[in-house]
Amino acid sequence: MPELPEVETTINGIKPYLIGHKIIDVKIRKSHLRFPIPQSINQKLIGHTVSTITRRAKYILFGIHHGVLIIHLGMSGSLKILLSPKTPELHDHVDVLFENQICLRFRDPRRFGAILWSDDERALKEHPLLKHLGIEPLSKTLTAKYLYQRAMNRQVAVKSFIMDSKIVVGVGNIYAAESLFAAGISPFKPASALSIPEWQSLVREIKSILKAAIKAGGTTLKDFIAPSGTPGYFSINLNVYGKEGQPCPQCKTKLKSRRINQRSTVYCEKCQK
DNA sequence: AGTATCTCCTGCGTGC
DNA sequence: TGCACGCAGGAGATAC
Repeated sequence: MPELPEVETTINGIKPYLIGHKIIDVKIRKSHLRFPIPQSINQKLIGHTVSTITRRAKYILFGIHHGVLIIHLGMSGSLKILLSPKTPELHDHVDVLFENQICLRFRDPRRFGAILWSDDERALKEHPLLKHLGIEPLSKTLTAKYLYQRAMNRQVAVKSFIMDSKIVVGVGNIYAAESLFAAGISPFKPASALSIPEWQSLVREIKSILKAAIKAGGTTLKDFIAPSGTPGYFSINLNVYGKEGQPCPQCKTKLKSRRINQRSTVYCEKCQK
């Protein structure tokens, strides 16, 4: 389930193999993803060179001179570099072949991912999937003051609020739970009820946990050219996510789990107020 | 406008 | 061993 650190790690992992190289073929075995892969994608890509690979929220953006290839990994997607041809397995839906013999393989068992094309790099901000996105969590624009102001009159649980991509992008279920625990804030607290110091603490934790996960992901870069491996959060120590019923790492109280907006939410009722 | 619910999909764990 | 079932989740779409 790629979260922002996994996306960041993916970009760092594939970049060295692809930048400056020309695409010579695209093989689509299954185009039915979250959205259909556009029919025109072959003609848009073949014969052109990847000049940049960047990220906006969890969207991976391949700058291809006359447009942008947009890839979202959904929750089970991955991108892998193959240094030599290898028979595709079930769920290996797309291969992008490069002149240097390298293959970029898109795999996505649950097919919540997406592969799209935008004709104009300058218009990317206006792309329907990107134009309503909130601020980047690791940028200086994410501040306690920003969240405090946006949270005025918002009664939703703070966990839902920080997972709202119109407010701030890249905070998925795992990191939302972890950062709220680290900040000692109840996930159920209405967003508008948080004080400035509470937002300060939460912002600090979101940034530091995301950064730690990205740093940990850096140690798993080899996975991008290995047959298996999922980089990212497996490498960092999770305190509450997936640990329902286990003792709180701080006070040893049994961790509880409740659903907030269809998402399982693990928390410590003693440490998080 | 804000909020909650539905939806896509497959793999895995559980209980019978 | 096999089946039915529930759950997991990113985020757009839809319905209040």
